[in-house]
Amino acid sequence: MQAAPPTLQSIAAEFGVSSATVSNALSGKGRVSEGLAARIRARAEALGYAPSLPARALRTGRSGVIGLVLPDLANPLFPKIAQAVEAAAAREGYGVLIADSHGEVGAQTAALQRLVQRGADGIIVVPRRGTRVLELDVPLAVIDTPATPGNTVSADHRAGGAALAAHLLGLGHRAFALVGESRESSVQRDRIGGLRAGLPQTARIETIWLEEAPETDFPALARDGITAFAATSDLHALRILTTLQRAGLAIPREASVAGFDDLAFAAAVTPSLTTMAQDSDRIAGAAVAALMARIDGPEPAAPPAGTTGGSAGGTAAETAVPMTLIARESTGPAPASTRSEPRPHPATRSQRETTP
Amino acid sequence: MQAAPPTLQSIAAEFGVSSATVSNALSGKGRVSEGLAARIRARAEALGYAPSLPARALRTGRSGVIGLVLPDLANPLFPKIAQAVEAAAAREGYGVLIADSHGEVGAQTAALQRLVQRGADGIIVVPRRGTRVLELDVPLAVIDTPATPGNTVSADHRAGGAALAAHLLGLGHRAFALVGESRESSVQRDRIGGLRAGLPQTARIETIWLEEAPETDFPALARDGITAFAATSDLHALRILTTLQRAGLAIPREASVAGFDDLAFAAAVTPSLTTMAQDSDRIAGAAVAALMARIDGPEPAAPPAGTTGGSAGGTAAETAVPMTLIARESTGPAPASTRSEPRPHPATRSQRETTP
DNA sequence: CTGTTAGCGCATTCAT
DNA sequence: ATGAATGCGCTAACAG
Repeated sequence: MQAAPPTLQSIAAEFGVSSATVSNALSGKGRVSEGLAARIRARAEALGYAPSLPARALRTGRSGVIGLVLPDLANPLFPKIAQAVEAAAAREGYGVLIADSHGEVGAQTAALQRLVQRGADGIIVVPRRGTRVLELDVPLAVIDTPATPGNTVSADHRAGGAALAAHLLGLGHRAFALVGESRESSVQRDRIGGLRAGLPQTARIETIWLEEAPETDFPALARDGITAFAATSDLHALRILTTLQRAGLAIPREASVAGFDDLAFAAAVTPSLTTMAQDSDRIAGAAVAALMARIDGPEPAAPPAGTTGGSAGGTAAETAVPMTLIARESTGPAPASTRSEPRPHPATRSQRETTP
Repeated sequence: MQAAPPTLQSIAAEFGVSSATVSNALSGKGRVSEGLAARIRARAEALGYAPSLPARALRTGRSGVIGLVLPDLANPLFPKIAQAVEAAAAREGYGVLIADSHGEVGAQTAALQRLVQRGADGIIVVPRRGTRVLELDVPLAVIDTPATPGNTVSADHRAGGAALAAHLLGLGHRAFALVGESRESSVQRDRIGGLRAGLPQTARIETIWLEEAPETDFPALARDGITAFAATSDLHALRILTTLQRAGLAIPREASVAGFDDLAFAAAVTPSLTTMAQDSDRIAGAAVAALMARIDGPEPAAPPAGTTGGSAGGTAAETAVPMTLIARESTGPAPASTRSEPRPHPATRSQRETTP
């Protein structure tokens, strides 16, 4: 039989005052005589009084909880986001309720509604591939890509792709395989798009969507002259890396491999994986900040006149957070001469002559 | 300006009755005339009425939320647990509030208290290495190892280790490196312990704790005659696998490598990683079930007389969930002859003769 | 200035 | 058998 936890009422009774007085004393809001206030605070402290958040929620209409909806909790990228969101939310005194949309739009909608019903003050959603989340009666922050309408904040996947391209280019590579999983994912499209944009017209570029070509023979590509492999996820980069390695290619001497997201294993493999990392902390921080602003602000539903839709919102938060290259061992200078030199690619040739 | 959501009161007003009547009609508890009840239900349905969970929480003292405390959200094992817990909880109509203890005991305690304050009806905690969680005024389920006092449910890490040992043994291996990160982790100790227990006295066994020997030279071990490497985590197994591979050893022809947990990348690498998987769904399900039982049950605080502490609890839930071997490509038959045959190990010799 | 009354939305008593 | 008070713990709007 555990003792009932102290409440404002129980403390008030001890002092022969009303619970409201105790509330005021503790919050410093309504004025209470300093002497009484001090004694009340001392007593509350001694009792280990902690306000009942559910009761406060009922009264104020604010639960102090935000929801986090993810497309797939099993996704290895999730930990970083979850951790960053949890930390940012905790810093603001908020709790985090998670929900898994299992990659389905229906489940995503259902999850959102469940969170709303639970009283979430705001929701952060990482939408399923290319899904647009419906408007809701609750502040929403969307983490997807800058290109997505309604996106609140996200990594600048496109610029990240371009930066990775530059890295590879600087290493002397001129023949690339760009590997993604699904075209449906706007994140992946942006990354591949950025990669392409960062590569010169003259470069040889093979784009591979694993969903469509799951049996791609990477060693064969390497033998065919591709020297740099860039995948939209470290998971695929790892697959490529180990596959090439097993086929007898030395990484990075004979081929370079790079991925995205700096997943947990990226630093653990040999050779360690070069990758473009997103600043999850900053993204989560911005998402939470945007939520806070929309929760506190009276939310002028109508965007300020004269703005053409788009990123018009209450608070103009930063939208695209730069990614940072983590250059490790899996990328290195392009092989001096393409060993077997098969089907010499014209573009590659001319490029090479201008780049000693 | 969004319309105020319907409440019991607002619906009651439409019918000129009291909110309690509507509550009864919808819940079917207190009796209401069937005709009225039906009309009320219809109206509620039409309005899309959803009870305010915060209000219900205040009234009933039950929030419909459970907490999930993890030692490190960034741990790659986390997604599986989180997903399984979320699914199991959702099935029971519960929400899941997450908290990261950052591997610190202080933070772990703080996280627990925050969750309690938020009104969590129960908490599932995966304790920090070897930490014992303090008793609390809220039902707790601990996922650690069967050996830990207070453990509610967990994978049978020891048996898992033994099973992995048997697998390797069956493949003809007689010289093993057992690789863990930290002795402080009871999970890791159990896995290593199970591994050792499953190996014959005659086998050669090197146990390596990476925390103490971070610079361990695995290829050197292989050259020294070790043919099987078993790590307590896929992350370390991956490190070993790629390191050996890079040093020119063919896996599994010249050495076998296995890990634990079937992390996301285990199937993606080449060769794919043999691993002992825990049944996260079952573990999470059991943890949630145990919580539900303790929440619903009046919780007889005193254990039934005549029981010597230990696993005595309200509901005797299943404690140790078997792990399952996922044999993939990274393990194979031991090399027929230890190539360099350095310092011929007597034990290994004699063993080998009895096992053609 | 100090402190109290009122009521958030619900479910559970209790009186008809 | 039906339905109307009551109060969970808190704070925002009031009265002393």
